[in-house]
Amino acid sequence: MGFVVMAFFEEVYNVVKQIPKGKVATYGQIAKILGQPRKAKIVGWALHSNPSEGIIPCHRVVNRHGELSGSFAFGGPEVQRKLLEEEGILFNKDGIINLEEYLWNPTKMLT
DNA sequence: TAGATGACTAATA
DNA sequence: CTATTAGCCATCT
Repeated sequence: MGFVVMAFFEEVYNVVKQIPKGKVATYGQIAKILGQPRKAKIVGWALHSNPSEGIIPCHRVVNRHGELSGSFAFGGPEVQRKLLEEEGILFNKDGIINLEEYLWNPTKMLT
């Protein structure tokens, strides 16, 4: 594990923690914010490897379809869905989030 | 060291 | 709409 990678992971956590309630973000979006849109997959791994137990709202991170990735590693899909619904995010009959409504518009914040 | 894997995305059929 | 291919890159075996 390189320190650089750890830094990237921390950046991911930092961004994810800033996702406002009632909004969601995508892996590619987070990667893009970090200036490395090619690492969308690595973003997923950051959450998979180090969920920081409750500190990071990983349930607000979904794939580009606005859908839960299907294999996430905390609680279970029902838990994630419930958490999102509790934040005001609703799913369609396919279990997909309407990104037009709930996608987080990242307000350029301090670095 | 090399090959397979994956909480991704995009393009193509 | 789904299925397949490919690019991507850190991690695992």
